[in-house]
Amino acid sequence: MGPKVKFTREQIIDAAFEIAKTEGINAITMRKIAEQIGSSVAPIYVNFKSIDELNEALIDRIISISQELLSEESSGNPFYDIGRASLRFASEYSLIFRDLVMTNNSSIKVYDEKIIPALIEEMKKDPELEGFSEDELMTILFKMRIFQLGLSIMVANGLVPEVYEIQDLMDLLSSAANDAILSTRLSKSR
Amino acid sequence: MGPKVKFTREQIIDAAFEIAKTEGINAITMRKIAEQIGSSVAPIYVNFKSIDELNEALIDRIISISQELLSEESSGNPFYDIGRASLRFASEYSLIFRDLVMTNNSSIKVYDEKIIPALIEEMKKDPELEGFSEDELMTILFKMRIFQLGLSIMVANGLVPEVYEIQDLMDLLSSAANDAILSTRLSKSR
DNA sequence: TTTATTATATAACTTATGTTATATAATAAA
DNA sequence: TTTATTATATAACATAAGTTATATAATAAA
Repeated sequence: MGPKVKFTREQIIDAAFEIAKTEGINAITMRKIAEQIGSSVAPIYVNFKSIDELNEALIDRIISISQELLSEESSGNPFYDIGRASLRFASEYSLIFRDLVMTNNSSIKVYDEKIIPALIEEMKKDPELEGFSEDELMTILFKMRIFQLGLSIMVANGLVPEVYEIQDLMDLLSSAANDAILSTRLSKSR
Repeated sequence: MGPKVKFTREQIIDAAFEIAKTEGINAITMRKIAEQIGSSVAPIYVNFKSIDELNEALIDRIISISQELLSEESSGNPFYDIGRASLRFASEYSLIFRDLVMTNNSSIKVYDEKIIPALIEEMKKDPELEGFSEDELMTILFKMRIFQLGLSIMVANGLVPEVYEIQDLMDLLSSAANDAILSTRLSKSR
């Protein structure tokens, strides 16, 4: 029929992601994407009805990349894996991470809320966490999530001293988790 | 000489702050400010050379409001006061708080770095923190800052269950601080 | 080979926004 | 009262961005 396709949907999303990574999500424009892939804006409008639709596809891409990062972790401890994946994402894609935190993205919120019950179930299986009530586990998890979010943002904002390697950050995360567990246990025995 | 001034610099900054509070800093435009105060854009350009200059003035205003919030706290414990002021700011001006976290504002960073040595000095005076090395104090402070940032962002993003009052959040903050102190002390005695 | 299809390029249109030039009118000084 | 000054309003200009209409040219089918 017509001429060969030179610019695919994937290529376009790739370009959008690249711009988001280096300049932030808000810096994405149709013309910039076109320039990035060496085309005009026409192929973009063939693949996406509007920039909103393109942004949705970008969010999907971001989620899938973050899940890829998570799948690369396999310590067996879901908290450790999630924490490490989050820190890596915040470090490697700091602008995107900040944009997501800032926009308070609803897909992220939904994802968040879905994962919490699963994590509580994980915690119940953990021998180290034996003897805690559901409420206590919730509090421990909440504290860990708060600490992880704070640390990830510090990483994304370059507020962590340069001497800290990712392993140091993981140690810090573990340490905060242990702090919470230890003090909860102590308050029980008292 | 000319006619009476009807629109002052203060009024303009007020309007900009109001827009920032309700729609976010990025939603501020010259025309919107003008509409807010019931003028044309002319008075704004008499008071500010450009929108950049106006934004600087807005940042100053934001800093002064956050310091006002801090000055309203007077528990005597600087960590408590800072923590509470930060949570109140995140709750009352959530959009602005998020914008500041996202933009990774340099004035904020400078302010942050200036306050840390002062806090360490405070910590040295605290009887509860007696016997810790400077490094240990730094680690405890770092953990507290991480937790406080994470919690503030959760508040700003509406991720904290509605049942939590500000006092509950303060308890959580204290609890996290105590977790860090307690476990540092235990690791010493071991 | 001719023709219909369609991917792409180009340029224009639209809207939003920062900025500026000019006009108007209120006020104080002469 | 007249005049110079200047705060304000208005409208235009410039630029950036999303979007769309039209032209071009590459490809497959007839």
